[in-house]
Amino acid sequence: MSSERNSKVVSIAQLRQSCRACSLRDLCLPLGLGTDDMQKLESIVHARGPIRAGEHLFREGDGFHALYAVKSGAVKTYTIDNQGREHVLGFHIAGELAGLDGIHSGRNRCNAVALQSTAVCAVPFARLEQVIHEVPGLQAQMLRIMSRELSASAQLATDHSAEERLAGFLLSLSKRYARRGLPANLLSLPMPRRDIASHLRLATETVSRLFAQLQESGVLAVRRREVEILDPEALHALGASFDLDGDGQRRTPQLR
Amino acid sequence: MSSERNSKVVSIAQLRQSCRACSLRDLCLPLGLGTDDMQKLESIVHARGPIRAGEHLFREGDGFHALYAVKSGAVKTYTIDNQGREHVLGFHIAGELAGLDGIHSGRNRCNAVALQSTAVCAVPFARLEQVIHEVPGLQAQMLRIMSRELSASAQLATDHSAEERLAGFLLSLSKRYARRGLPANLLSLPMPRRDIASHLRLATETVSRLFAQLQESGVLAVRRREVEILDPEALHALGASFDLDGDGQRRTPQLR
DNA sequence: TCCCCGAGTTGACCTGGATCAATTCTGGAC
DNA sequence: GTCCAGAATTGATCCAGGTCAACTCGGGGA
Repeated sequence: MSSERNSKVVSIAQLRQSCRACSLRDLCLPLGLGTDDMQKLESIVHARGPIRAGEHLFREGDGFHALYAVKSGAVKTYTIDNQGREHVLGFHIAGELAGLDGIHSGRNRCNAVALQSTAVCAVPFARLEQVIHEVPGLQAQMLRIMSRELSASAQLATDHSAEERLAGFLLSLSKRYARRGLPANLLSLPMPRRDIASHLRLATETVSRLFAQLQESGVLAVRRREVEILDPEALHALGASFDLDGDGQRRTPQLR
Repeated sequence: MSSERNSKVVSIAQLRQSCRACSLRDLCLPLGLGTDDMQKLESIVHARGPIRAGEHLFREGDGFHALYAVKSGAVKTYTIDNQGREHVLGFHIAGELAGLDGIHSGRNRCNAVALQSTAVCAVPFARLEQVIHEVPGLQAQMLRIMSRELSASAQLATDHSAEERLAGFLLSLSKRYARRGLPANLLSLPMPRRDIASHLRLATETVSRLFAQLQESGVLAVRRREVEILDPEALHALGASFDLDGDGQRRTPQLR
């Protein structure tokens, strides 16, 4: 955006001001902090300029040193299993944190790579722990964020059929886009079909067919990576995941 | 000690002594705390006597008030989707925490039920947050525990075939049994096949057949809920999950 | 402009695991 | 001990989604 492409090191002093000015301050760690507390956080955060698509933030097995808050763009995390297959664990869009799963072992448990030109804030964890200790609001926020991640992964795990999983995925993305102020029913997907498929444990062909079929039935309008949600209700009906209105009633079996 | 408040439940004072005497103190929250800090924690923890199999600790949608540390026995967590199907999210054996996913929303995101006669410590969350703030070691431990949960659920998500999932599940259980000092290769499963199946997104029949087949091939000895791991190596080879030796090389395509 | 290459789609077929259906275990109640 | 209900196993079929293959699309570079 407003960055100079020529300068390799973009005035650190300026970047450090970021938290207070950051449009994501209501999504990221500083949620609800006073200016004093925010200043403490700012003092340890390192903003990093554009990371090109395909560049890695960190790799599995690396020592764990920092969390990464996505400022713009998108990041995917993945592992390579012992048979060489890639498994996409998740996607992180602006306002979301990557690297939380490395805390307990002191090593990164997955790889993180930019899906498009991306800006992040690196938050050195050792220092973050100190600041957390001084700022109760930040402690609460960390616990909430991690808890939310747990819920999300549990939710993903409950979706069974391919259709449910894709529906759940789109709804999750939609909600997250909305949270950062983007239109909830016009998704611009930052990742290729292959990554969606891997994340949902499906074949790319299956994802493609599901998109076609959901378009056919008028639920979506799909043009490559632009996905418009025409009928959110129907999508909800497909994504069998819990959503707290919890009447537990049995609806019509399926509408395939 | 610090329990001058008289309560309706019997011998709270006694039960409150638990943390320091607890055989799980190296597994549960107090990991590595000094006696002073432990005392702070003890003062808010409520030990609860035997909970019978089938009794619930909490239910989805309930207000979230406490975390539950399992002292003995086992707990399963599950949700009911909008079509009335049960999805088992996980199992918690002695030394493990249940309820973490309720933090972010202030409501419990799942149901928790005892699988056998079980004892737990209830840790009121509001008070825990205060104590965490006073005890840095506890803060670090909480973050580590939640991070571990995230890793575990990511790992589960990467296993594809039915065989991989069951192998991964058994290895995970084995590791957790070992952590609390039980033999790592002689597992006494607290849950029925149906729950294993639901957790792994399989049919009970499939789980049953897999057990039979792994017994056939000499990897396991299965007698109902007693499972002996005869060949841990083979089990590891089946469970394709990451394990940090991570050379990332592409081996022969598949060995099926 | 054309060429190229990876992304995406579509079709034909096949298989792993679900589903349906008995049957056998097993432990608890009496 | 006997009875019974739920747990587990085993067998027979079916189908959702994987796999293999061919094709189209679209964007970037010379």
